[in-house]
Amino acid sequence: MTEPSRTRPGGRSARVREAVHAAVIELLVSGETEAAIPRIAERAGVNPTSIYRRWGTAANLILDAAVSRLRATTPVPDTGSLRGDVEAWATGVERSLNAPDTQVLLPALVAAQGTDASPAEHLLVRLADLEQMLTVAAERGESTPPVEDLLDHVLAPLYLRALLRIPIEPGFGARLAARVLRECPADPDRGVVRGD
Amino acid sequence: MTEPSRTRPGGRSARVREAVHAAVIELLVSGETEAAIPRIAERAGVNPTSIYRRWGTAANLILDAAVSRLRATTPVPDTGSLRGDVEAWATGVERSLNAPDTQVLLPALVAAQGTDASPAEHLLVRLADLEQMLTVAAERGESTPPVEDLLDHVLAPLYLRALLRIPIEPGFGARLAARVLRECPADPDRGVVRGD
DNA sequence: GTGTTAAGGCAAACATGACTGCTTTAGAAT
DNA sequence: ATTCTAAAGCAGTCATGTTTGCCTTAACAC
Repeated sequence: MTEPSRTRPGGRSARVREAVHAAVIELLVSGETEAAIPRIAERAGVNPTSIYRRWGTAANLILDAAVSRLRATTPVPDTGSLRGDVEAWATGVERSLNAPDTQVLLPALVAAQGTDASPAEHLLVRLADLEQMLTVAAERGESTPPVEDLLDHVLAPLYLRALLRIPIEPGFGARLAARVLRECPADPDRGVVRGD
Repeated sequence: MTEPSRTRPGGRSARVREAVHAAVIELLVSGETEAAIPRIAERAGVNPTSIYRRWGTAANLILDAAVSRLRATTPVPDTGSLRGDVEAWATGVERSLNAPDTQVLLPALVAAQGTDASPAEHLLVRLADLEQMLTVAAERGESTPPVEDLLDHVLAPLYLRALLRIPIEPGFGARLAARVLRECPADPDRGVVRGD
């Protein structure tokens, strides 16, 4: 029985995966827009065939690398107050957008998405985390803005700048956070007072 | 004298340019993420060499095509009132983001930007137009939000959705416009009362 | 340890993209 | 009409990415 585990995630496999991810990112950061597979392989100390067999195309690889790297950044904070959480989160996003890795991965992610209308996996994960943060605040009795507001009025301005390579001045994230909090309390779409 | 015009924009040259632009866009729309130059050339009924000599790389070509196509969409409206202008503009942007061309060109534009931190040319043009719109409103005596607000709280949410392939529900643009207008009047950064 | 077998490496074949020198075409100026 | 020449076309060369069959390595199970 016990279906003898068809896959082998441990050891070498994981090592190669890591090395390749690192190599792609390094290449992208160093301005290699094309990011040809043979180059990546060389840099990772891996045979090109391995990459072709595992990821198939460069787009797939980049997508995988980007998602898995971006997932690691900016965990959702828990400061005890909604204001604190949102500001800390926004500041965290801002900081991460100043890292060269992110600056190059975000556009790459956008570019690598096929025409297939798949709302970026990466974003969905973030949204779920934010939901969680707001829910906790609501349970504390605070009235919170809808997640969409955080998406539209905090994340969007920050991401747009990152994607279009417009520099982000320090404190911009915090300002956006404050603004969202300032205007939403009048519209408690969740929290104790809820009504619709 | 008269420096016998070193360039020849008329006739054939322009025709080729148009054909090539159209071909790239068609290919991108049809899901050809790679958009290899020979393919484009074939589709445009043009010799690959012509493309190599004129644009050099696919990235350059895509950038050129995207900018020149995007420039043509969404002219700045003039309805007589700030509210009308902003809403019309936002609605226009929303509509343009629903066109397949734009949906594919915007990501392509982001992707094609080199690592060189050049704030998208395309965006700069738009910003100038918006400035103009606001200035006219201000001269009418209306108090207007700063351009950045339009960028951050109307354009950014719309663009983010387009870039990440999240569907935009009808009326979203108008709602964003209304929201920006609702909250800004308290902060007349220009308009009749303005100084500096 | 031993056996099994994903996953990686290797090398040769294959396909396709990129570049170069030269010729031809067709705007623009006279 | 004639001339001049930027820009396009063509063909051949070169370089590089992609694929494939076969062999080797090293996780995992026992």
